[in-house]
Amino acid sequence: MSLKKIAQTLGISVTTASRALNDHDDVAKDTKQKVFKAAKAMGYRPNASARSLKMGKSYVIGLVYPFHVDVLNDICFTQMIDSLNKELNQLGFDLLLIPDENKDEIPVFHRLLSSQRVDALLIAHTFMDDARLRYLVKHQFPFIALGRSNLSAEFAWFDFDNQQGIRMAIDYLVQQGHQKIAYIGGNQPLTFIHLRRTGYVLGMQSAQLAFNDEDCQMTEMNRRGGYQACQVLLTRHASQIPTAIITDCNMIADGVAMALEQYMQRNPKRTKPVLITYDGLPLDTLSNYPYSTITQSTRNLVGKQIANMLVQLLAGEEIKNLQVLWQPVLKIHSPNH
Amino acid sequence: MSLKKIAQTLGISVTTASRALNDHDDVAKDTKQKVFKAAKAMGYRPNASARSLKMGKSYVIGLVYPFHVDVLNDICFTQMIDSLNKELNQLGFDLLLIPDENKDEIPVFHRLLSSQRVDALLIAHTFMDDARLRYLVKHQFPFIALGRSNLSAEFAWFDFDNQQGIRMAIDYLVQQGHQKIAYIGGNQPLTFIHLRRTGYVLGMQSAQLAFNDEDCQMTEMNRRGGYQACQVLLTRHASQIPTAIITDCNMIADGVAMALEQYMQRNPKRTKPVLITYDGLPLDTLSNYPYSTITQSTRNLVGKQIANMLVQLLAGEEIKNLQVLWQPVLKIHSPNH
DNA sequence: ACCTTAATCCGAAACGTTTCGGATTAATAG
DNA sequence: CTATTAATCCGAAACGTTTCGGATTAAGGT
Repeated sequence: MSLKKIAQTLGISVTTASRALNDHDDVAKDTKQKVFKAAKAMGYRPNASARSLKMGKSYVIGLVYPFHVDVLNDICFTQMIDSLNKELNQLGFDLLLIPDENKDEIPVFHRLLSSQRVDALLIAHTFMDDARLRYLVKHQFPFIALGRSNLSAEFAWFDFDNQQGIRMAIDYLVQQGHQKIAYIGGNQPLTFIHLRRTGYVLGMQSAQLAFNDEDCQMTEMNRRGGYQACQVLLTRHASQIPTAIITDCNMIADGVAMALEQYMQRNPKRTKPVLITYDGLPLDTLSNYPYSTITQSTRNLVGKQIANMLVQLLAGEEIKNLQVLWQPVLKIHSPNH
Repeated sequence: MSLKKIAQTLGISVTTASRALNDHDDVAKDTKQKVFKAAKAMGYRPNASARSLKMGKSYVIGLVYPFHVDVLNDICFTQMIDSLNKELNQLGFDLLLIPDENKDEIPVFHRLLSSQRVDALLIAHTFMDDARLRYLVKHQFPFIALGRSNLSAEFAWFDFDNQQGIRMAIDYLVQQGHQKIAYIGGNQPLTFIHLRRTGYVLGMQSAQLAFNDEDCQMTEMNRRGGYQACQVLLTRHASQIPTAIITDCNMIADGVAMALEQYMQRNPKRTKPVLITYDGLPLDTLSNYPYSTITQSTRNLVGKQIANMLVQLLAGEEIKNLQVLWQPVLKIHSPNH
């Protein structure tokens, strides 16, 4: 199943076989047909190593991300990978997953770069202060960050407007007459966490609402973290209990929803706090608490977008054209549904 | 940063440079030293494509698994991948993750095989009737299955003795005087689910306990599935409620634990059902319900074992020596801890 | 009949590595 | 001093692909 064999059985040269399969226009149509048919019949696929060697491209994209349960639990992330993987496959690329932390040592993906095993990297879950991005910029390696960072140098990134998403939620709540709006977010220095919290702070300011440190909880980025943080909010004097709670992500939200549900069971007479969560609730949530959602409706468009950006990056597109910010959408829960 | 450059700057031949870096014994010691130092200084790594082409090996292992939230939520699976990845990296291999379903069409990984981009595959989460394994056996491609299957042909696999694990739990419960032991497991045709349930059925038989269809629930493999299935068990007449419940996996167990907790809150006088779960509870569980665990204590030994098996497989070891069954361990919860 | 052009093909080189077989030198044995 | 051996090195070929430059043939125009 090498080109040579195909060429031999067809009585043509290796050159012609190659050019036929790559659909060049100096090959006769019926020759092409013959070659295509033979290749299919013999189950031929170009040897990836040989092709890479000659082309100077590996056709592999590395996806770097911190390998934490907290991250993998996030359905938005896994859905995004899945759609991205499918898009890249269609473009002839494969996705190499690279667990790596944001540490200030030589990154794990160093090997992959210097052995030219990947053409470009995707860095998922960026940190505000991200050693990996610094490393890549310094070594001039092509990459796209999924999320922004506070790096001074320019780099390619795709992100959602997290800050704006939270502000939309606050604007809506204010418009509904809420005064006491609390926020529960993750406690890791990830960019999206930072920006969402910033959205909360700025949103409260511009609505001229009192900002209170205790109303802005930072907690573990999972179910338990959300549950515990929400307990803190709910065990105050009744007059101090927020009328609305916004959360950072769906995992935290699940714990919050559970805490709220139990709270309402204990205190059925009290007003039900409104819950707005980023990216909904996990699919297998046990709660029935009503909630509204800040989200990006069509998740697999993200995969397509990032795949396109990668192609552009590898084609030498300028960095400043590879900084894409998408707007989130606020979906309000209407009780009659 | 190619071998040629190193050879040029050192005034030696490419051959010698190569043989030095690969630590052959017909290179003078101080030459080796020089080459090593130069390679390090210039940040040299052999070009993966060139190396693969010449060696006829890609040094990439593909990991095939169904890309479902239910699967990725399983901390045992993600921990295993993580440790496996680290082991393989140390052996000079990279791990290419390949989401693929168990469908009867040409598998997604077909491309990877015919283009020789991977040296071998790992198939995680095997099904009793697994089209992917059939395909690989038919095409004589080297692979290791993580889990067994009902394939007639011989193939390499690593597995835990799932059946025995459940039987250990039942034996323990019987010894403690339990008569009414229920089981809650997943509803997908995965091998490990099948074997664990078989363990339940056989265990009950050999203990001469009445086997009751309603005591053996099959449900969604997640939190909600476990919760709902457990509700079914708990809403019977009090005399029919099981005194012990065994679950299939940690995700289901989390829902079960939650249901049991709520049940005991509603009926504090009743006897507390004993809970035994395969692989513990998720790290971020909200429940405090006591439980015992069937598990394999040292999870990262698994990665090492599988990495070793892969090396043997690629070295041409016989299939029958590559069928490894590990025994699980029953860890009993002792209340004074 | 001759020149031009288009269509189609092919040989050979190249990508960066490893390795076979041999070459050179120095040390040792006779 | 010569033959043998060990230690060290190197040229060239090879892996499978793509592509440059040119070659061959046929068709079209005068």
